[in-house]
Amino acid sequence: MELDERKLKILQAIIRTYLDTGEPVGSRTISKYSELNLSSATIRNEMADLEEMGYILQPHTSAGRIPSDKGYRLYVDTMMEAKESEVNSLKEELEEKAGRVDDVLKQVAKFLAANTNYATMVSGPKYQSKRVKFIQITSVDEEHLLAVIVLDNNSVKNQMIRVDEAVEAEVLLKLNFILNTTLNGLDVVEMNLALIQRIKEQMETHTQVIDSVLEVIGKTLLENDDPEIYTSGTTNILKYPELADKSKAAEIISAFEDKETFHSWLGLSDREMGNDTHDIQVYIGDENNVASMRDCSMVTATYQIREGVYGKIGIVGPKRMDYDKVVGTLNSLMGQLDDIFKEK
Amino acid sequence: MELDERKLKILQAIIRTYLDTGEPVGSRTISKYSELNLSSATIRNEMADLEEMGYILQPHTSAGRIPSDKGYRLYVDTMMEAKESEVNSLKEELEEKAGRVDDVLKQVAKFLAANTNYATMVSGPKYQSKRVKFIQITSVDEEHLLAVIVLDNNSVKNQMIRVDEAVEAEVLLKLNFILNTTLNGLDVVEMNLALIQRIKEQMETHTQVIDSVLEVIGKTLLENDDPEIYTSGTTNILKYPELADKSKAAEIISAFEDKETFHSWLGLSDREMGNDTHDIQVYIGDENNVASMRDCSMVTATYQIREGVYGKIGIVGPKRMDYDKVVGTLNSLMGQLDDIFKEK
DNA sequence: GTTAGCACTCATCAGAGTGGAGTGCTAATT
DNA sequence: AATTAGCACTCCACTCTGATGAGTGCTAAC
Repeated sequence: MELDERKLKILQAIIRTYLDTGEPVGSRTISKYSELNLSSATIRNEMADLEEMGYILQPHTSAGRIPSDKGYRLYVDTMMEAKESEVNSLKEELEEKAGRVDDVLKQVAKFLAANTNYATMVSGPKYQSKRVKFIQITSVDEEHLLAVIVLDNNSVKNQMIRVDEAVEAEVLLKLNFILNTTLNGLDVVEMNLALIQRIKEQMETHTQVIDSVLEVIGKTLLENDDPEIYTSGTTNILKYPELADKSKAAEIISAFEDKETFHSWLGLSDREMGNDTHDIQVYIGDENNVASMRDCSMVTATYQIREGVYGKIGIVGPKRMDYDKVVGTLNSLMGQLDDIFKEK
Repeated sequence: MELDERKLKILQAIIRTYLDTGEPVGSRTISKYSELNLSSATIRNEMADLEEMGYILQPHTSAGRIPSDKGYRLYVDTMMEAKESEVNSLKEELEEKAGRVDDVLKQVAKFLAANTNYATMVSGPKYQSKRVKFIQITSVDEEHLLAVIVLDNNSVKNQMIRVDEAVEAEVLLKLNFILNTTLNGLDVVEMNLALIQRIKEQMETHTQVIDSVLEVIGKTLLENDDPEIYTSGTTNILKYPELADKSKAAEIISAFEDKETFHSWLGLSDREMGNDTHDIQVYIGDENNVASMRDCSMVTATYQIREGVYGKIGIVGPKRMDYDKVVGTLNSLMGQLDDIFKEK
């Protein structure tokens, strides 16, 4: 059986109507759908075909049809018309409070949730490499040294080090010099025993201090810095009857609360990144690789703060989410985010 | 009318039973309650009195009674017997991953949620004063200075500063000396124009750099550092039918998501702190000053990391939460937390 | 003061009946 | 050959009903 133009039109009509109403749509409804002047009986025959082909389902005999995942997929791939929705207000809102990047992202999550009525998730930017650019050890008071480490992405880490007795200024000076010349440009895995031995030899004395210092450097570099994840509007899930079932809703909302769920998912996209578009993707039902979202759809987009520093935005809703609007909103938003980050 | 011993016993029996079952308890149930050998008719009379006094309510005629807020309050104040519950497993769990303080707190939130089946919230420690202990400006590369500021609570802040041209080492040396001598021990409000003018005069040149540096220092000190708030188990709310109503549940869960709700509430406790106990408090229904929690009870405790550095733990559940267990668990937990923080 | 007994109230549940939306099939129409 | 009208049928959703049972308040007896 072939998916001719008429079938496509009918399928589209079914999906559009279902997205609107959330209720199974019957043949008569479609028959009245202006464009195609067909009787309900004809539609019924076509619907039977569409069902056989797997694009639509019947919740039970004598009910209307609803789109299947396959149907949604076809819709998203070929029939969607992204609505150019306006997100002007966002920019204004942001300009005011535009503090640090994470403030912006928090706002974005909130804004999207409020505007779409779905649950949203925004990951903080993910930096890739972790090479040391600059290290400095300073004496803060008699008992504390402060280690400051700047990485090549200009992110800064610091850590207090407790010492038993004050360390003299010239020792620190020497230590700093050695650390910087030896470790500069290195990744944590490149800091091997040989290097460490060399540092110790050069310093001759104060091995205890050096030990703590090196330990701190290692720890700091290894420190997991999974990007922060900001969520908003998770309770919007409860607005959609097909998800509001207690156990389902709990599962989904928990996934948002326990943000680690998203880390695995964020990791995946590392390799597929690259094309310069904002890379908007739609995952329908089982296409989500997070099990608890099997009854949802998720639309994601990738934003870029600068070369090599990117993050993700995700919108989660029922399968019958308004894809056109969501994709439109994201599209428009991404443009604005680009502007905002360019200014910084 | 007086609240004699028998009435108290009956009230206690009603509340205990209701906490257990969650269903209105009738006179016959209480009559069978071993200790007091009274017929249901007698109980009924007493119940009528208790209702008149406002300790219990009838959801509708011909239903059993449920405790009123006033009843719960009486129970919590005078009849509760904190169960010494074991939270040994926590300590073990923590020892392993005992990384930074915030990791510990995150774990605590999770642990409590899992163990109590209520929603939990743990605020990060709140530092009180914000005096500068140490400032250092360093040159990272040609275009970037790095400002590191250590506060008197040993927390460290840092911020990159972009400059147009490299700043020479001796200038930085001088700047650091001046900044430290001038600003040391000061609060942000004490850094007035006169001081700033003095710094500028001493430096003579490089006013532009100084301007940015001072701006950064000011911003950094003012930066809101409302403590982080970790939540867990918010979806537990859905387990309690009296809260699982969609709009109620959404309100409560949103409050947890939008953590700012708790900030106002955390602030309040500033003044009432001080007694050396762990200060466990129970807020029932309308006693919560967060409106969205009017149908919940919340049990809070205060932990202390060290002198003057404390945070809060909150457990939110239905009014018929198991106060005995929750208070017991918190009590035991607080002891363990003390140990853990002492080690650090 | 306590209790047994009784009439009464009200929520909950199961079953029956109804209406409506929608289908699939067949026969008639174009 | 494709389309349509018509009809019997299915199934959900809703309402109404009566039965059940838990629980009460009151009265009169103990």
